[in-house]
Amino acid sequence: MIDPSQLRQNTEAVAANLARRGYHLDLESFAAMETRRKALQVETEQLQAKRNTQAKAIGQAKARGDDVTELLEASAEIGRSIKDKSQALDELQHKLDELMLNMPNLVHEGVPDGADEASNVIVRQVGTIREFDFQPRDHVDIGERFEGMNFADAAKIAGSRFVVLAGALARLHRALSQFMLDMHTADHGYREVYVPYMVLSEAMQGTGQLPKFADDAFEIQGDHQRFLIPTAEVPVTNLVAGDILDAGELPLKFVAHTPCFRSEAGAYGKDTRGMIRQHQFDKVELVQIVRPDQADQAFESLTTHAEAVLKALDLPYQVSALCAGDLGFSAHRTYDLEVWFPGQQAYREISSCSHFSDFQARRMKARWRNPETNKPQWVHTINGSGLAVGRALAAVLENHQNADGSVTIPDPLRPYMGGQVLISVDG
RNA sequence: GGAGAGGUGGCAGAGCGGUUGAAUGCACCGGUCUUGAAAACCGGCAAGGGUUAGCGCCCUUCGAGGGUUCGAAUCCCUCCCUCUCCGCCA
Repeated sequence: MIDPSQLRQNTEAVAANLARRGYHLDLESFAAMETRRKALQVETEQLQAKRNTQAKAIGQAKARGDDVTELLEASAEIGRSIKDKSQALDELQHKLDELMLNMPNLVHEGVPDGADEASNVIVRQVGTIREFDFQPRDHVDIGERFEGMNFADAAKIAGSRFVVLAGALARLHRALSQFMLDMHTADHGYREVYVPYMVLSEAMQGTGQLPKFADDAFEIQGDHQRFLIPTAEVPVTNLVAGDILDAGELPLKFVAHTPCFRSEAGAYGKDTRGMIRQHQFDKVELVQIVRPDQADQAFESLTTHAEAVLKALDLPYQVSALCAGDLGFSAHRTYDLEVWFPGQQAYREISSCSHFSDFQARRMKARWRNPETNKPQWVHTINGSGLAVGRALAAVLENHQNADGSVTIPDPLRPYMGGQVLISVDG
């Protein structure tokens, strides 16, 4: 949620900012609602004040033993007026809340202009794209030759967009997530957390997946409204929901390895081959809860933490700054990390690192106490994948494949593979 | 699943239906004292919203949502959560 008072006071500036990302704010209808809200609120509160003083007077009169029948009647009348007014106010407030909850975050000033991904700006490219002296296969071909990647079995038991991994590939998948967790906890100072894989709608609303994107998530049947997490961002960021944190506790840095579930509604026909776009995938997620004045720097450093994984695995990648029109709903600014897939001859997203400013904090009511003012202020939240495990597996297979069909296991993963150096058809 | 207890400010913990937004303690902030620190003492200190140039004034909030009442932290109903005991169990 963006700052409501900023929206009221600088409506035009806010509208102009949101227009950068393609969101149209109807200034006139907003102004009309606001004027009416203000009037209703003032009237309601005046009535409430009247009722309160009356009630107090009745109490005092009764204590003296005076007759209070007249006072009682007058109060009852006020009570009825309050009911009418506050009902009207509630309805209007509800509409305004809905508007606010469906309004995306403001765009950071450093974000490039543009309507869609075509305008994203490549910030840097790291690593060298390998020259193959043979025709590189894509990860599906490689995986199926090992009999370690099976989409047909997955479809049989779960439908399309799932995968079954087996043998060395299943282990490599596990090795990747273990390696990432160990790196982020040992080298980058994150605290590992294990979290629920399903969450209440409040949590989804806190990070911005609801109310707008209900179709993207899987909802659980049951007496509670729960959702399978589309990313660990939801449970992990919401760890601080409702809290007022001490300045000394910040920054909080969490890392979690979880499965993620996405319905991929509207993605029919996109990336139907392979492990790139699945209903279920594993991800190691980095989350930071920081002071506002440290957010920009934390965002940069979190991005480098995700990049460190790609470097360690010797995977060529590029960092792309998303343009205003390509930003996610909650994001203030975002870097995508895109890894090179030789099988596709293309860079594909493997991590998305975002700075949410106080947008999620407002929704979650997550604050910290600023020692300078001694007042609670909204925290800033930042997160990024470090990395998507399934895509990382695919990238390793494609980038480190050999002419004979085998795959060389990157050095840092070998300890997690029992020392194994090569995955080949023979085992 | 059965039985009981409870959810109050950053934390702990009081609170006869009527100056209780809430005692007290801790924490925190300011001050006195001290070479400095600690201790002691004095003072301040909930959040959100409205209104105001500002001082201030007003409204809402005591797990959530309903209800009773002129008036609810306090009474009633529903739900959620926590704790203890028993049962069951990965």
